[in-house]
Amino acid sequence: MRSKDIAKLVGVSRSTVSRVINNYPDIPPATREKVLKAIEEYNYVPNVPARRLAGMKSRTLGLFLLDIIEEEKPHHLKISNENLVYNNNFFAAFTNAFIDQANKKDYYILVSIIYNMEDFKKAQDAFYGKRIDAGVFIGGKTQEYKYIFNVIQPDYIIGIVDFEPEDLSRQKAVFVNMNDYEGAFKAVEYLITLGHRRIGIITGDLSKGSGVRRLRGYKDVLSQYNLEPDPKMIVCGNYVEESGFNGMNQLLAGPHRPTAVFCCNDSMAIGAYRAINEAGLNIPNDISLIGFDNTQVSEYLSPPLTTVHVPLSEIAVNMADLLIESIAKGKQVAINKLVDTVIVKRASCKKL
Amino acid sequence: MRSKDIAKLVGVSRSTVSRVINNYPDIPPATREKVLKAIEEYNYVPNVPARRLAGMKSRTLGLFLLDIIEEEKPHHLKISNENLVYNNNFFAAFTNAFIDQANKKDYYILVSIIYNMEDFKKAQDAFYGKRIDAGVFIGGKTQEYKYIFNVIQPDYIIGIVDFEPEDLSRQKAVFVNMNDYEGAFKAVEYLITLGHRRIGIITGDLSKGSGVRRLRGYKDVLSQYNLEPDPKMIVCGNYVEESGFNGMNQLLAGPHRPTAVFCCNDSMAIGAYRAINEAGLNIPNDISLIGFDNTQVSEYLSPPLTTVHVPLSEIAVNMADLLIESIAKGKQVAINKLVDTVIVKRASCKKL
DNA sequence: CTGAAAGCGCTTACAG
DNA sequence: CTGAAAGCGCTTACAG
Repeated sequence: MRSKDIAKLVGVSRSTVSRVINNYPDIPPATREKVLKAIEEYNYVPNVPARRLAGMKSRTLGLFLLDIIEEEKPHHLKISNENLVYNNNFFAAFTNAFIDQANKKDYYILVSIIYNMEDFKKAQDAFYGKRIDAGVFIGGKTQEYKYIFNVIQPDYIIGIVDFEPEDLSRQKAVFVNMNDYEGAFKAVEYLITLGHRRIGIITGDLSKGSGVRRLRGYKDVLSQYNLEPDPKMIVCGNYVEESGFNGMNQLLAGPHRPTAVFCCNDSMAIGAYRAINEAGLNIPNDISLIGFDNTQVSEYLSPPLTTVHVPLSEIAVNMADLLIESIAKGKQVAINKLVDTVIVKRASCKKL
Repeated sequence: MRSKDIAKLVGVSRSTVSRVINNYPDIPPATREKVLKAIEEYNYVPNVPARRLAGMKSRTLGLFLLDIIEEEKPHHLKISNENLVYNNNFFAAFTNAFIDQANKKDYYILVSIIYNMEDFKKAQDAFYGKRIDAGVFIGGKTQEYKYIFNVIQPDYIIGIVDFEPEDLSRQKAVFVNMNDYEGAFKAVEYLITLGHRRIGIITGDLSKGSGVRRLRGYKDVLSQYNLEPDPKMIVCGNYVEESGFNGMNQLLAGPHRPTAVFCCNDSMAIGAYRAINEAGLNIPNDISLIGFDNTQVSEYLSPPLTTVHVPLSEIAVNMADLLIESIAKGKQVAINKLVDTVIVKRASCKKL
């Protein structure tokens, strides 16, 4: 079924059929209805590639999930597929809301996972091959994000989550970030409010913007409350459970262990739980713990984890809207939007 | 940059450029290389819609996630986006592996979420508008799946997860199912092996194929071991946490409570944990529990949940391969493929 | 081995 | 208000 067939059926030209489909004014209601009826009856759907070729947009947004592990082989070469990026609730919440919001505005979503620098070719092909009208990148490290500007020409519309542009006039894109700094600040401030003075941190991946900003929040709140920083209280993690386990063991090993620890994400907090349990200590009686992300699991830990909720769906909705706005305007909207976090108080923190 | 530009640059015709791109034989290596070099140098990517229009495939697979709630408003009208289908690890693991496998074979993925019967229009549009070469549906109830055959003409290639066709010669599609029956059978058999005789079940959604098959496995193993079935031991759930909570309360309320319960998925097991804790009982000392799905959370419950692992990535890989095979052959492969489960033993079951 | 040309199914100035 | 026609960027018989 082509527009030509509908035209013949109704007794008008393809031009008229096209005008009805595209809501041109000045079509007499009677004609419009006849055409619409035939379209309905025969389940006619215009050929999208043909429309695209004739100059229309494809109404598709790209979603590129970065899951680049430098030191190792790409994830998908591992034996098990079960622990990939997608199992990470962090992505799932964003992905879901992004698809949803785009669908509402009549856009489709093309998803790809980028496992290594070479895979950026997939994103480039999607843009350059005119599969998508715009695309968003999420999950990358600062260096990886910078690379995007080399791979994707500035005449394509892009969005990035978790990257703070140095110069919005040069790095043009829709940037939507969660307010990591404020979230970390509030998290540690909460521990201080509970009476904690010796507060440790297991940092996130410091090659990601969020890792750096959360650490900065931690440092700043301590200095604001005149608590002297102790380098022994700062251990480096990388957002992975194992690094939380190791980090907590390191914090527990010292002669003067912290009474509370800020884990820069929930996965590391899970590792920290394990370390604390294995050391025969109790949460929150011996040590209080606060996480970041409010992943699904955090609520089911025992005790349930106090954590910083990241409104990923809000980030996703903003991102979809701003990308679609860019497409409508025909030019990249350049903006750096910040979304606030909120603390979810559960049982893993104790008042001293 | 169009093929015409590359042609001019190299000094050949567009036909030749096209032949190089499409790996035609009989191109002299020198010509091939010159063309390839220009393509590389100018980052030329052929216009996908134009290729599609000229008769090639779009190399895109549709992924339709069904999340239809009959009684209520569609999920996305709720205030919070956080608990949608995508947060469900069940989907996430499939989705990830499916994207991954398709990407490996040089296919892109178009995802949409279907919240109500009207949303099937999104899937229809994707097929009829030639956005995709094939598409898979997951997460639906038996009735919803049947509707697909009305909405999508049989000349399009489709796949369905969790639907047992009545007649493969009439309902042509790639069906990949986990072996729910065998999984349930093994789960309950394991409880019997541990010495349990009075075994309850909180069923899944019985409007889904998996719900029916898991219940059947439960019944059959009991009869095979000559344990008389007790209708009081069978309570209906719907795969949602709350129904596990209610179901367990119902099982605990009776005069003669079960020593073990088979929860037909992990979400309901979580609800059951809560009911048991609130009743002041202990898992596994007072009651043993086994789940189904092996979701990420199951491992972090206390005690960690014994459950049936569903190899979703294997299902996804099979589905992607069979869909792509269908596309290559130019006709729907009709097959009903079963994937086996495996029990993951953790601390929630006790030997009597 | 290779170019000129038709054709894929649309949209949209253009002319009336 | 509406039709004929050009053009979007490819691929692929066709002819040589």
